[in-house]
Amino acid sequence: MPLERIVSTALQIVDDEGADALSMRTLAQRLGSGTATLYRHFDSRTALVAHVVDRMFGAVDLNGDELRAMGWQQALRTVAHTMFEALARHRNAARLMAEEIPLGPNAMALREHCLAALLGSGFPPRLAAHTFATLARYVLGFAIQVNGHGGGGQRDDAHLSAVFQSADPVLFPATVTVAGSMPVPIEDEFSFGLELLLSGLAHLRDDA
Amino acid sequence: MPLERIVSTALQIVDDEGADALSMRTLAQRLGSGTATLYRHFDSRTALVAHVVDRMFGAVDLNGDELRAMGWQQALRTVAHTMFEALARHRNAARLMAEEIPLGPNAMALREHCLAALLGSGFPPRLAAHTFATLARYVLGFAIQVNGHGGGGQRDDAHLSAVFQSADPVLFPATVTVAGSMPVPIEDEFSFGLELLLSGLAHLRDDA
DNA sequence: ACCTGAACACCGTTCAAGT
DNA sequence: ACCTGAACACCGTTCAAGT
Repeated sequence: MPLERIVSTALQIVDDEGADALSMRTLAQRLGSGTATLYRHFDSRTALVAHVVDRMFGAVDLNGDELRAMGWQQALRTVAHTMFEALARHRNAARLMAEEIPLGPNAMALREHCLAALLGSGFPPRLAAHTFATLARYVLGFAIQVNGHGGGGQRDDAHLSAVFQSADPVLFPATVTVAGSMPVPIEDEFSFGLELLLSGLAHLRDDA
Repeated sequence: MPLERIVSTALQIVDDEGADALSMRTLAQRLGSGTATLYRHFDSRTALVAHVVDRMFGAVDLNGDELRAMGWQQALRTVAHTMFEALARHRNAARLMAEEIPLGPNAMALREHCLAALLGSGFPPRLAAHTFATLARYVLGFAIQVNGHGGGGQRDDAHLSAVFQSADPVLFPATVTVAGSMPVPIEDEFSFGLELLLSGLAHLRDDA
């Protein structure tokens, strides 16, 4: 039983049926095996999940040299958007990352490429570390909160907008005023904040 | 059995023993009752969790008038830090928010005060909505990823730093270079990104 | 050596039966 | 009306027993 087959089957279950549907029993059954067999490949469910998470990062294949060539600002933009897309493509799986800082081989490679681009553009190590940490957590924080359509998650945006629109105008005048613009589509929200971060970084470097 | 007692007991369990320790059985037992009784007050575990989440937002008591008086930049800084502290105080509970946009009364009040301050400073409704959405998700994204010390979560920072320091210098030269600055303490990371966002917003308004 | 059925100690949720 | 024990259909994990 190849380890790779276990991991990709697990990711498929999460994609198709939601994060909660991934149980050791379901997975074993889909593989035509028993739960105990899985424990011969992974110490625990947590270890299995870590592999599934890193598999998602595998879809992010950024060329280190190209990244260095495009300048730090465009490099960060590219990394952020590519990461976000990779994680959003597996919306159900994203929340599996909530617990641990990803340390799998693919996550390590991504971090390396990004840090190299920053150092190459003259960022001091400390600033590079802060910048990557903030960017990564920004992307992960967004991806985690993207609600899958699978399990009984959040009501859809139309319903949510109605909730804000129908709030008591005496208690919530400002909320009602902006209700037409809420909720902000997650992609817009993501890009808006990302550009703010990049603009802030640019001015920070101009001042230095 | 007052509903308030159920919610505060539930939050206490999460604080003390981690999010996973909150089961309907454990909660019922702690209350000297049965699980079926809980279902007479809440439709499901999810509904209970929503109340626990809003209870955390209850600790964020910001005066709307004071907020409006301090200008949008300081107002956003205050809201973000106060929210972050309230959520970090219940690190184990923060991840309970991952699924849904908080809509409880305390969360609604917080949103209203913040939006009112932005509109009062001349933000157009759309920009106000985008700004609040981005800020809120930024804070929640951070708070969710703060790893509790309870359940068997991430290794501590010292161990994590050692992992980066001992990475292969041929494969990961940039990572090893900045290893001394990683991992970035979460509070520093939070403030760093928050100031970038505020700086970006300030320049966006200067241009307009 | 590698695999697995069956068990252990848990879950969320429901419902008939009690007061 | 309000509460609850016991059950149902699940979990993650382990281990003695099979091949």
